[in-house]
Amino acid sequence: RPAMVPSMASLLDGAAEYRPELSIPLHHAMSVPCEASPPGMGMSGTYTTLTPLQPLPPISAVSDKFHHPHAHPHAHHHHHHQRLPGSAGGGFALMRDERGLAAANSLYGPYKEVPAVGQSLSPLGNGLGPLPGAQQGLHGYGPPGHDKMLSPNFEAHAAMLARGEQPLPRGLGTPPAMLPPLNGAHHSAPPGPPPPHGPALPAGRERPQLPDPRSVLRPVSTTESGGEGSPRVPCARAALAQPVTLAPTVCQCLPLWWPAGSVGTTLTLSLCLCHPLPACKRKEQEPSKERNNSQKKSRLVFTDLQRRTLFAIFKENKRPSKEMQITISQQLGLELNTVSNFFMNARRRSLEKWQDDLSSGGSSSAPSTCTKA
DNA sequence: TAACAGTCAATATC
DNA sequence: GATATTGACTGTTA
Repeated sequence: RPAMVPSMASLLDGAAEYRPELSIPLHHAMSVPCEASPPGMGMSGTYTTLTPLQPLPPISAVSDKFHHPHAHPHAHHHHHHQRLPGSAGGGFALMRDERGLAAANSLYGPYKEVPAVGQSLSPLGNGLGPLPGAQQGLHGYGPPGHDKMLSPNFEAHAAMLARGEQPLPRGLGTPPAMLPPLNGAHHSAPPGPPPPHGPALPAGRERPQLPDPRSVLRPVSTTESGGEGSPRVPCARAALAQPVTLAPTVCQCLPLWWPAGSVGTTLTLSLCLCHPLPACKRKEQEPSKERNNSQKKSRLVFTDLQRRTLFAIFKENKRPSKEMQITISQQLGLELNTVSNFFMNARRRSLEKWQDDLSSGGSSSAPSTCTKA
């Protein structure tokens, strides 16, 4: 799918842009700090080797991996609808936390506040600098605040992507923290019908010969001990000084099973075989109160990976098909409604930003990536 | 049924 | 504590 290449590259950069200091050109194997500090471990970091972009197995293969208990006997087999399978036993864990960035680089972020993205950024190398001392790794969430200034608006993203710029990583004042498994996003997601095993690949869509994902996607055990047959790589500990070969990223998977006709999407989803953490900052629900008063609902907070992924996809396709949304939801461990809501809100809010900007005499041209429906 | 606008409210930020 | 952000809900429309 040649036509996809450019957008893929863009997405790669684009996704990375959401967390400049995490920019990871997947075109080349390289190392990036991977912080994942299990509780009690204090600060730590790992340098994780990213694998170059490469074709991935068909979704069916991936799904199988996720869905088949046999693949990971020790994995809890979740039947939760739209959950990224393997949540317990074979889940992926994100390399770092990017919560701050999430907020910062929100699609809906201040349109005008487009501080020179690179101004206070340091080269990727810096990213490898002093390990985030920051204690934040512990909970997998970076320090609040600072990233805000990085917040490029949606159009800025597009512009940057168009230029093929690679956002420069900022200094590691902000400690990266391991992100939770994608599939653990919802703490309280209601069980749903059995998840579809991904959209059927349209006939005629050829797939390259691909390596067995299972040979690359090493499952992450939720337990410290790790399941047998699960060569988990402890990100925060032993791997501290030991490069870890990353599993293919989700982005690498996408193009292969992406529904035909959809815009190819490659995302900079750096998956790290780390310890899973709670997926999101969903507040612990207090059963006592919760049960009584017509449930105080807690709002889901996307993990940065989820957010970046969604944004990256959104950049390419404002209106993903149902099938694609389902696929996205499965891959991100989100509910279909959540994905749907995201795109709905994104469309609306990106447009609002645009309109606001125009009405306020904004000089920026209409965002190329934001098309009025 | 999907998309949308309006809105609420949890959460984050300052 | 005020404000901003943002995920999700509701009602309407095509």
